[in-house]
This record gives sequence, C-alpha cells and structure tokens, in this order.
Amino acid sequence: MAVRIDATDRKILAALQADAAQSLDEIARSVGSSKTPVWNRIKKMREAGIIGQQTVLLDAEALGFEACFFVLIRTSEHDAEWQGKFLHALRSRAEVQEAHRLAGDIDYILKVRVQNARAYDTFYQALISEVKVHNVTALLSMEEIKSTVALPL
Amino acid sequence: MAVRIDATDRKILAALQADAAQSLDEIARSVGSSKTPVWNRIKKMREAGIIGQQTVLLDAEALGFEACFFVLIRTSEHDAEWQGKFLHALRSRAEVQEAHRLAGDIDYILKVRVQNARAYDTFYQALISEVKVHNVTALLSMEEIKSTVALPL
DNA sequence: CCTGAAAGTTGCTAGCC
DNA sequence: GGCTAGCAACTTTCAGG
Repeated sequence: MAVRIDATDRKILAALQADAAQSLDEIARSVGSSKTPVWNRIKKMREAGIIGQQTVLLDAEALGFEACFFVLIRTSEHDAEWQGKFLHALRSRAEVQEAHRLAGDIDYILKVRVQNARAYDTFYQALISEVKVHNVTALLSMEEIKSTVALPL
Repeated sequence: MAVRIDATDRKILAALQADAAQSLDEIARSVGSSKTPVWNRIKKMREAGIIGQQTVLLDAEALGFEACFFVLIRTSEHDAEWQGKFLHALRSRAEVQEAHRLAGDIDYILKVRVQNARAYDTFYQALISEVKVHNVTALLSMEEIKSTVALPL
C-alpha cells in the first residue's frame, strides 16, 4: 500500500500542486520524462490515495465570505459519546473549513469561514447548543497574509 | 470588476470545488445548462479572479508531513519595517501554509506543516532569529478531524 | 521502464437561433 | 444570452523495444 515515492514522483506532485490544469505533456517536459510514464505514476499515486481531490481555489471575499475566525475550544468532557457528537457537529457544518484535535490545554482548534460576524454568532450559538463546551475563544482574522494548500515538497 | 454572481454561477463554482477534473459536459448537465454558456461563465469568473488556482490535495501523512502546528504569536513591535520583515519571512517559508493577522491580544496565527517536531523546532529557531517576537505558543495537532478548502456556497 | 502511435473525449471557437 | 456543430488538443490505451 505504502507506495514508494521517488524524486520524479515528487516533481510530478509539485507540478500538479502548482497547477492541476496543466496537460500531461507539459508536466512530462517539466519533470524530464514523457507522457506515458508520467501518466502511469499519476495513476498509481491516485489509486494509493496520495493524490486526492482535484479542486479550484475560490476568492472568498469576492463571494461574500468576509469573515474568518480561528476558534480555540476547551472542554471538560472527554468521553467517547461527547466526542462523537462533537465531531459529527463539526463535519456536518460547511462553515468549518478545518478542525484539529490538539495536544495541550486547548483541546480543539477550528477555522471557520462565514459571511460576517453575525453569521459567526449564528454558527457559534448553534454549536454550543448542540454540544457542551467549557471554554471558547474566537480569534478574528483581519488579514489573510498567506494561504496555500501546497505541501513543501 | 465586481462580476455579478447568479445562482447558476454558484452551482458551477460548487461543482468545480467538489471536482475540478469534471468535464464541461458533466458540469453543464449538473447545473441544467449546456457547454458553451457554462464555459463562458467559467471564463468570466477566471478573468475576474473569482476562480483561482486549480490544484490537487495531497495526502500529507503519506508524503512524510506528519506534524501540523498552529502557532500563536504576540509581538511588541508594530512598526512598518518590522511588519514587512515578518511578512516576508512567512511568505518565503513553504512550511507556513497559512498566516493571518488577528484582531485582539494575539497578533498572528500560523499553520505550519512539517515532517516532525524536530523540523518544527528548526523552523521556529530560524523564524525567531530572523524577526523578534514577544511571545509564541505552539499548538500541536494530534488529529485532523476535518480539512477542506471548499467555501459553503 | 520507456517510446510512439492510434482512438476516443474534451476544450474551445464560431456561426445561428 | 443560449444552442449546435466542428476542429484542434488533449487524455488514455496499447503494442513493441
């Protein structure tokens, strides 16, 4: 299952990350190979799940998503049932772009993208009415300095 | 500049977000239109910058990026020169996947993706030797519960 | 494992409703 | 503005070195 990734594979991944709309020919040229081998490698990596979803990055502000919050959550409950409910709540809400369980005194961090502060409040009220959390701190982003999904290959 | 986005445009954007590898025909069918109008709309939104980069999501863990940190930064310096240096440092480091300037007592938050805790320390040491920061808290992700770039259209 | 070529799809353009 | 038709370009497959 754990496919071996060599230097050529990494070059292909880097090229795809940078621009997934490129043609096979272009990628082949830029990694110094030709179509078929590159295609076989891509296929293999797709099947292995190394290459996942293909998507486009949209301009959040142009589409009316002008507020971005990072939410730090502390909870007193750690039993399986509570956690299941909490995870389900996060996964089912589209406003939640990221959710991580943390080590340390803060238990979870969320990245929440919404139209405005009011929409955040709506989200927040809905969340805390669904699952009990001990302490919540919301950090409001004023400026997105950098945002990328690319891994530093 | 500010292109008007109607319901059909939003459907197209949602389809592209979900799978940018789809053919025009498939998108056209799913939004209830046909190739040319869909293509014209996509072209317009690309030119307006609403549709940005096309990319693939890679499996970070399979590629050896097993550690993800959220870094909370407080600074005492707020002059333009310091800020310029700081922004440049963040933008030039590929480990930094996200960087936001915040409102409130924490000034910046970063999302940093690295191979392991040692690699994070290397990054951290390099950063603080380049720019002076007052206080840094690193939150280590134990589990990525959710991760998406899709906007909740 | 790579090369080259063939076949089926698709992206993109142009001309008509 | 949308639809139909067409060509060029692409992806994908496969035989052969």
